[in-house]
Amino acid sequence: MTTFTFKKDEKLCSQKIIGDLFLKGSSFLCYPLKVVWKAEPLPFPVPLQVVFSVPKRLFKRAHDRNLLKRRLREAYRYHKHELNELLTAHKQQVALMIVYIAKEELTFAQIDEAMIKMIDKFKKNETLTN
RNA sequence: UUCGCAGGCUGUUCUAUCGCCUCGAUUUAUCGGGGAGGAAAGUCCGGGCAAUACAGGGCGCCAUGCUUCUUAACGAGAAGGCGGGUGUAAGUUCGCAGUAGUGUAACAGAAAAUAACCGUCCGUCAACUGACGGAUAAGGGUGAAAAGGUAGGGUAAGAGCCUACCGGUAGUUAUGGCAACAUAAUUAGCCGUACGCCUCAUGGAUUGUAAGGCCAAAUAUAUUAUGAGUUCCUCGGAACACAGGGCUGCCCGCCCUGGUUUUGACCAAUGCAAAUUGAUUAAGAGUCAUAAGGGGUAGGCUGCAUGAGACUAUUGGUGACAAUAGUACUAGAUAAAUGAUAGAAUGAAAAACAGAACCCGGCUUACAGGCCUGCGAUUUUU
RNA sequence: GUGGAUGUAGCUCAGUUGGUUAGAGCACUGGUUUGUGGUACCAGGGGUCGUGGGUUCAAGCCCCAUCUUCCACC
Repeated sequence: MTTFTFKKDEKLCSQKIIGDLFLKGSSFLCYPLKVVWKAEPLPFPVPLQVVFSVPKRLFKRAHDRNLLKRRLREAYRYHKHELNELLTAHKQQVALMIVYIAKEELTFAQIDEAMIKMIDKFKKNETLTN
C-alpha cells in the first residue's frame, strides 16, 4: 500500500545527526540535486528521515528558498514509497539530506523528473553497499 | 478632453484530488474549526516584557533643538510660523535653540576683518620724472563672499561725516494670535557672510525571548553518609604604598582574588625576657567501593499571543487623534507549517514586491495591475 | 536574532582635521639599451571615488537613504 503522507517523524530534526551526516556521510551528485546519506539508527520507527536544503548563497530571498523547498518536498512525497520498500526489505534506517544546487529556479515538472532519477541512482548505490 | 498634483483603498476568486502545521471532539483512526504581509523586509528610532547592575562625587560621551498640539513613548506624526530652492498653477522640497566667548575661510587678491596695491588729495624735499611723510574706503581688478543702497549737502580730497528715502538689526509700545510670529508706530546705533568649537535646555544604566523560568536520559562528578585503605602533602588570622579584575567610558573612592610580609595549638629543654631547638596530641581531606545527592548537557515544557489590540457606527476636533457603544477571538511554527496537480471565471497575460520567528507604535525602502476622492493648468463647447 | 566593518585604475592599497590637477606598487602601451628576449632606464594611457539625494563657494572626505561583499557573538 502506497501512502503519500509526510509527517513530522519522517523529517530529520536532530542537529546531531545532521552534523554527523556532513562529517561521515557519503554523497553523490545528480544535477540539480546533491544527496548526502548515511545508515544511522533513528529515534523513530521509520525507514528513513530526510532534510531538504536550499543554500542561502544561491537564493538570497527567503521567499524563493521556501518555494523551492516546497517543490522538493512535494516531489519527494510522491516518490518516497520506492525508497521505503527498499529499506524495509533490507531492515535499515537511513538519514538523508537533499540539497538543491541549481542556480536558477526550476519548475515543479523539472524537479519531479530529477527526483525520479535521483531515487534510481540511490537504489543502485544502496545495493552496492550491501 | 489632455497633461499633472495631493491623499486613500485593493493586492485574484471558486471547485476537485493528494498533502503540511495547529486546536477541539470522539477515540486511535476519522471528522470539524483556524492557518502570512502591506510592507511579514531594512533594523533607523521609541515603548512593553525579562535578566543583570545600581554607597557616592567629579569629568566626559551620545541624541534631540521655531511654536502649539497628538501619543504609553519617541529622534515619529498633525496644524501653524519664518527663510531658501523649484513649478504657469495645484503643490513640492530643504532648513530653523543661544551668540557671551573663540577659531577657520584654500587659490586669487593690496586687504578675508582694528583693509591703503593702483588711484585721489595735502605737506616737505626736489625740479617737471620722482622720493618721503600723512589723509582718504568715492573708482579699479581678484574672489563663493569686499565693509548697507540711491540722491543731495559737505570736504584739500573723501567718507553714515550729516540729511531724506529705502533695506536690515536690536529695544520699547499698540493691535491680532494660546504661541512661534505678523502688522503699525517710535527710539537707537550706523549695521557683513558661512561653517565649527563652545554655551543652554531636555533625555539617555547595560543586555536582548537563542532574554528569562521549569523538568530532565546517558556519561563524568562537587558535596554528604557508611565501610576499606594510607601517612607524602595542605589547613587559620592580620597588614600592604604590589599585581589582576569588578562597580563604569575615565578619574577619585570602594570591593574581590592572588602575591608578599608577619604571627601562630599544646608540652619539654635553654634563657630574666624576646626567642631558639626538640618532641607530641586530636581532628579532617586527597584514594577505592556502595548509597544519597546538587548543578547541568542531549532533549522537552514554558515564555507564546486578549492586545497602550482589531473592525463597525456615532460624537468632538482644521488635523494627528480622542471618547462612547457594539461585534468577533482572528497564525503560533521551532532546520521552522499555506504547497502541488487539474479545471472554471475576469483578463492581452494570473502576472508585482515579497514569507510571521517575543509583542506593539512609527520611519525607510520594494511593489505589476486596478479603483476612489479632492485640486490645478490648458483646449473645446455652452 | 544582535552587533560591526568594507567599497577609490585590470589587481593590491594610500588619500586623517573638506581646498587648486585624486596618488603608489604590480600589470598594460610606446621608446632607448641588446643580434633576440629578459633586466634596467625614459615616457604615456587608463578613474561616473559602489549608487541616489542633501549641506557647502567647494565633497573621495560631512549628513541621509540604498546596494554589494565580509566578519563576530549566541
